[in-house]
Amino acid sequence: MKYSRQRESILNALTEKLDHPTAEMVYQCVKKEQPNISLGTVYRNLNQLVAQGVVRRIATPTSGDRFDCRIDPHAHLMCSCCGRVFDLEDGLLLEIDRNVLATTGFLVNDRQLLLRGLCADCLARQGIDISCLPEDLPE
Amino acid sequence: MKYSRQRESILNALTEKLDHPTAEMVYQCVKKEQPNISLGTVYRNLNQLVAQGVVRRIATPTSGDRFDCRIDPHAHLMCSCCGRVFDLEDGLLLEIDRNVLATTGFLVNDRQLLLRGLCADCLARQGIDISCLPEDLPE
DNA sequence: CTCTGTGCAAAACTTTTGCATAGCC
DNA sequence: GGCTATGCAAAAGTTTTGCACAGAG
Repeated sequence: MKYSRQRESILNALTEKLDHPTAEMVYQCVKKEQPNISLGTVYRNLNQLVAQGVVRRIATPTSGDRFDCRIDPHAHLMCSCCGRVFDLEDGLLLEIDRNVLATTGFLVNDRQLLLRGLCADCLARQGIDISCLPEDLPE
Repeated sequence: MKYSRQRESILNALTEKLDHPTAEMVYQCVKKEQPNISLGTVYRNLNQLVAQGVVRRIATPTSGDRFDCRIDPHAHLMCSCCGRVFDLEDGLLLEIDRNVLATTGFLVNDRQLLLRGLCADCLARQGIDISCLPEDLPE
C-alpha cells in the first residue's frame, strides 16, 4: 500500500480525533485539513484499512456503519438516547469463542458485540436510579 | 395495530419459511402468495414489528439488515464462506449484561452478537481439522 | 364511516465504481 | 516513468416517504 496524504489524515482522524465515526463524519473531519478530498476516497481507504485489519467496521442498524481503530476484541455500548458509542473489554468475549468452537465446530474469526441501551449519563438525566434494578428497559 | 393480510404473510414468512432473511428475501417470498405486495409495505411492516419487539433486526456489515423472529437473547454465527446464519444460545450473553451494568452503569436493552468465521461444514469441505486448534483463522 | 394499511413511485441515503489525472516511489 | 491513489460524478443498492385508494373495525 503506497503512502498517501489522504490515508494518513483518515487514520489520524480515526485514532486521535474521532470516536467510532461514520464514513461521513470522517469525511467532514478530514475535509478541514484537505478541502479537496472526496467522499469516495474516504470509503476506498476505510475499506482498505478494514481489509488489512488496521481498522474495524461496526455494523449498526439504521444509520451507516461506523469505524473503529481499536482492533482488539471488545464490545460496543451504543446509547439509544445520546447516540454515543462506548468501548467495553470483557474476558467473556473470548470465552464465547471457545464455547462456540467446542459446541458447534464453528471457527470464529471476527466478533461484533453491539449492546444497545441507555448510558449512565442519560439514565441520570432521566432520573432513573439503577440501584433498583429493573427487569427490562424503561421506555 | 390493525390486522392486514400482508403483515400476516410477512410474519409467516419470518417464522416458518425463512431463516434470518433480508427485507428483499421476505419480499420475494411473500410475493409468491400476494403478487401485488410492494417492497415498501414489507419495510413498513418489518419496522413496525421490530418496534413492537415481535421481530429482531440484525445489522450486518455489507449486505442489508436481516430480520429474526426469535427475540430471546442469542448470538448469530455468520459463515463467511457459505453465507448462512446460525443461532447460538449462550448464558454468557446475559452475564455480560450484568457485568456491563455493574462496571459502567450502562443499562442494556438489546444485544447483537454477530460472530463471523467458518462453519463446520465449510471447514470440513476445506479439509481443515479443528482438533488442532489454530491461533487465528486460516484464510 | 373512519382511520389505518397498502401500492406505486419518487426521493433520500449510503456505498461503490469508471475514468482521466495527480502524486508516490 | 510506472503504477497506485485521487477527485469527480454517475450509478448501484438499501430504506423511507408522499399520496390517493383499499380494506379492517
